[in-house]
Amino acid sequence: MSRNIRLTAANLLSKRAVKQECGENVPFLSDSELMSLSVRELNLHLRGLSREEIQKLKQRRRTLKNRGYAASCRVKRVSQREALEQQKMELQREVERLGAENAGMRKELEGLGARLAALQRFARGLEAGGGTLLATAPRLNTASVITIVKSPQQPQQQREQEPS
Amino acid sequence: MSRNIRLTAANLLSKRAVKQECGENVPFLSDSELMSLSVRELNLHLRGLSREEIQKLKQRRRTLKNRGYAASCRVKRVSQREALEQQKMELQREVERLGAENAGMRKELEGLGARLAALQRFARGLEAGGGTLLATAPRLNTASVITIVKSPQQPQQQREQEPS
DNA sequence: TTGATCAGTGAGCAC
DNA sequence: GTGCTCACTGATCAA
Repeated sequence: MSRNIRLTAANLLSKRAVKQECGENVPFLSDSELMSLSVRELNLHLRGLSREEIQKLKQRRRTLKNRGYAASCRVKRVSQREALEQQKMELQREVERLGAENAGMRKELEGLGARLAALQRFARGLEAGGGTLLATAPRLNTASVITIVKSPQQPQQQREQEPS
Repeated sequence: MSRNIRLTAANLLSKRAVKQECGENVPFLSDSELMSLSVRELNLHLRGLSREEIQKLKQRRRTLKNRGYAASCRVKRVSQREALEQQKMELQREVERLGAENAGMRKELEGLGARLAALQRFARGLEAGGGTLLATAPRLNTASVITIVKSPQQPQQQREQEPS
């Protein structure tokens, strides 16, 4: 009997009772029964009823089903919106992550460039002869250089890189 | 008079005419008039009507307004969803852009590292004396060396690091 | 026939 | 009162 009405305090107080329409007869089929029965099963319950009553019952069945369809339509709408918002948040996190990674690499690249330039100047100076070292690369601060040697157990890296 | 009904062929054929309810009297106020008038203006048109008629008119006004509210509610829902989808696509493009930038920098970093290692080996060899280059560092795989140069514009970092 | 969706409707909330 | 949103309804379309 009870319709799936709004779950508000007002509804719980049954201030709302739309189209109750049980004024005439006690329905020999409850709403849930009428809704879930198959057409064939329903016909078994329809024996000995006037065409008009049968039509009314079928219409009620249709209405009840429509009520359910509308409900699932609303649920679907909400869950689609939530999924969209979820995807959006994930993308935002991804952008943030990539941005940070990007900034780190940019810094690394910058430092590497500076070191490369310094080393290059240093090497050129040595190449030209030890005596001219101070003249060609006098401002190389050795304290600003850290070197790390990776442990050599990585034979898969075979790229042969030529010094410029 | 005409309600804003579905723009389908069926509607255009006026197969649908819900609650037309103009059976009794010609309304002296059209729907659009009744809807847009302010309360004060409306009251001017309400002179000499029975309470019942006034209540009916006010209810019709409310219903007409509700119709509009429902329509704008639907429009709002749709535009919000569209905005969400738009934002999602923009974020996807951003992720793609950052990813590409990232890959490029990674490649650049890799090349620069290899180049730096080779140069470093070269410089070390020269430092030790040109003739002994192959003898002093012959088995150093240049690809296994990463060098990091601290950028010199950070005076707050005071740790004194000794060159190896 | 069934399921989904649309526009319209009244209930009810919030301002 | 006004505006919005909810659940429900019938109409309508598609499968």
